[in-house]
Amino acid sequence: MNERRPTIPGVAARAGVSKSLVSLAMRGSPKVSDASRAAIEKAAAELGYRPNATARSLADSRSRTIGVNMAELDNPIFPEMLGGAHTVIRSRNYNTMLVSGERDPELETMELAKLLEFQVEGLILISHRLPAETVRSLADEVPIVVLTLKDLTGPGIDSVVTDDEAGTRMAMQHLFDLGHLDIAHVSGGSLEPAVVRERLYRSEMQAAGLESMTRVIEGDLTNLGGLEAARTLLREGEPPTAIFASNDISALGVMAACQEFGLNIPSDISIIGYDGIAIGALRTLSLTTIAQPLGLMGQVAAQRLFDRMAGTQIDDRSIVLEPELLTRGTTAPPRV
Amino acid sequence: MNERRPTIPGVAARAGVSKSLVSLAMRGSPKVSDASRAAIEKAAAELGYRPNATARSLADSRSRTIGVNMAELDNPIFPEMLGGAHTVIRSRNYNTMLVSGERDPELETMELAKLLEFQVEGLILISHRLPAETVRSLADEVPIVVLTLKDLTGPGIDSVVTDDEAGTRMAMQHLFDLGHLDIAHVSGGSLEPAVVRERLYRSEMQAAGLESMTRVIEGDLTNLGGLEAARTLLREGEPPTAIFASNDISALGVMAACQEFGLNIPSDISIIGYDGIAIGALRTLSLTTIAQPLGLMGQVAAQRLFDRMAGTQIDDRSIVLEPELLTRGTTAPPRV
DNA sequence: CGGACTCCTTGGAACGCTCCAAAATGCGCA
DNA sequence: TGCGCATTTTGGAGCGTTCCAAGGAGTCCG
Repeated sequence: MNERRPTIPGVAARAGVSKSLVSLAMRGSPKVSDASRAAIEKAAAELGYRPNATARSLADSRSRTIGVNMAELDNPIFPEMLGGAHTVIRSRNYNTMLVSGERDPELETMELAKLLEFQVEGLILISHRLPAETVRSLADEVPIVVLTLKDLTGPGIDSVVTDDEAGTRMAMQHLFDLGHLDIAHVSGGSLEPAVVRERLYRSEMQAAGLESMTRVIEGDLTNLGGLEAARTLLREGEPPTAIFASNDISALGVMAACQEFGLNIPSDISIIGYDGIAIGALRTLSLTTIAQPLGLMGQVAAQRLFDRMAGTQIDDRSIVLEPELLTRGTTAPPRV
Repeated sequence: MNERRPTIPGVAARAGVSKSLVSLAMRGSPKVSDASRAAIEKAAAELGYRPNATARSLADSRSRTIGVNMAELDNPIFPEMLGGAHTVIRSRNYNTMLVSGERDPELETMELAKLLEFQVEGLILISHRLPAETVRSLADEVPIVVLTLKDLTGPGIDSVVTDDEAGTRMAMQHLFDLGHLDIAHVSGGSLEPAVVRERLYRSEMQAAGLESMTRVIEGDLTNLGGLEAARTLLREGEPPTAIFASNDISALGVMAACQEFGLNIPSDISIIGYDGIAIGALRTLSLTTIAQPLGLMGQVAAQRLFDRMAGTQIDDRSIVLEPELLTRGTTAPPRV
């Protein structure tokens, strides 16, 4: 297709200057005379010169690239966080190299290794499950920021999370405020964020003196998982007046199950999710939820990473953002 | 943080062989004796050697990287296609470099340029709008596959699309089969796929002798656009018995508007979308739609790109996949 | 008119790897 | 023992940049 691409020596020859000067000019150094600069720009344009970022990376050992790992595509929180991170990365004139381990820890490890081979200057990991040992072992080669997992710590690892305890309390408080007592929880199994939410659901119920009404049905943070869990729950007999689902995507499954059982939302049953995914706002769904500032989390993660890379010796830190209650259409006072 | 990373000469010294041999061994060449290989692997492991992909790219002028441009995050079709492409790219042992122009053609052009500087070996463009001139001018530096835009052609540019004409016919036929006559269309403005769909809506109406009932309200392929368009339509007076929306995400807006106006879906009004986004399948929404095989499109695009890169001189081609009607819960016969 | 500056410009050495032609080694067999 | 051949191994050049120490060309001033 294409011959050999023009290079700096080529431009230099054409402009009648040295390669060093062309290099300087290309980087916009102020110490190139106007005359030379003009000649160089002209020559470059005529040749269709395009700098070779690979060679540059090698020469100055800076790849200007951030590696991002994004786990699963079936929960929109991940792309939303990616979007936030991506924006910041771009604005710093860095590039984003994207990998995905597709839930397989071994594959994940390999993919992360590939990122390091590409000399990424930092790593942002967006996932609910990660091979902890791998991550820790990479951390002394390159700074790492982990999103949503507070427990994955280690030297050189920062994390950005939201305050799940506070968020869960807000969810429960919202339901209590509406007058709900019989509140069930569709959990998310053993994944970190889900565990916290379940624990707080339990303690809030207890604190409200509702220990006896505590009901947890295990889900898995997926839509189908939520659907199945809610079906199980509703088959059992008397439905609760409200369900707190561990995340939005499963809350949508819960909604579907309720509809299947002829329950009207929110007049027969209230549902509250967690995450604040964009589609929850669709008027058709109008899901009440505890919103995490997903895009912002991505941004903060990227910013933190650049701070690290800037070199100032900083402590490992877990940055905690505040969740927010979005009262929409799926919650209401219980039927009296 | 880290000292200087170990390099091939380092490993060579430690293993007591030449750097060339280490290079061979690292690439698994068969012509390295077992003894040497063992020594080298041992030395590499002890040093924690990690190959430098940047240097390798420069040396053999193959970046093993595909550039992907993804426009917007607010329509899930894009991430879904990305997922498909990504899978194939990874399975070929290539990497994915992701950029986004955020709807700004100028920015987009710059981002694409950056990809080329990184010596990507191919480009996959996922967007409904692209700076056509830029794309064409890049096409002689690197093979390009464009997703969803058939009109963006040029030497070196392939495209992967679905047969929108057939798809639209299927949508209309489905509504006709159910007995609908009064069918309105929420269009998608001037973006390419939308234009085709609108044109076929019109011609199908005409072919069915329903020219007089043809009603097009302009949307913009967004959720809000669909919502507004449907509101306008419903304010006008007698609602149609069915609405064909130019894409799913706007169809969801249309659904919301219908609910606002107290119309029951599908008993009062049927709604059909286009795209087949994953969330449309959520039981809560259950949107009838014409599905494009989104993930597959991404895969096919990537495969096509690799075919191109393999060098065999191939003609530019527009690969057309078939859409499929997914009959779900938002369409039913009109009220009599 | 010479030196001290400032401003531009330059060649050569790196960056860490692959590629290549050629050298070393080992082996079988006459 | 020596030759030819296959198998391993090797040093050097090159990929396209950047970095650096040092070299020219003006310019200003005493």
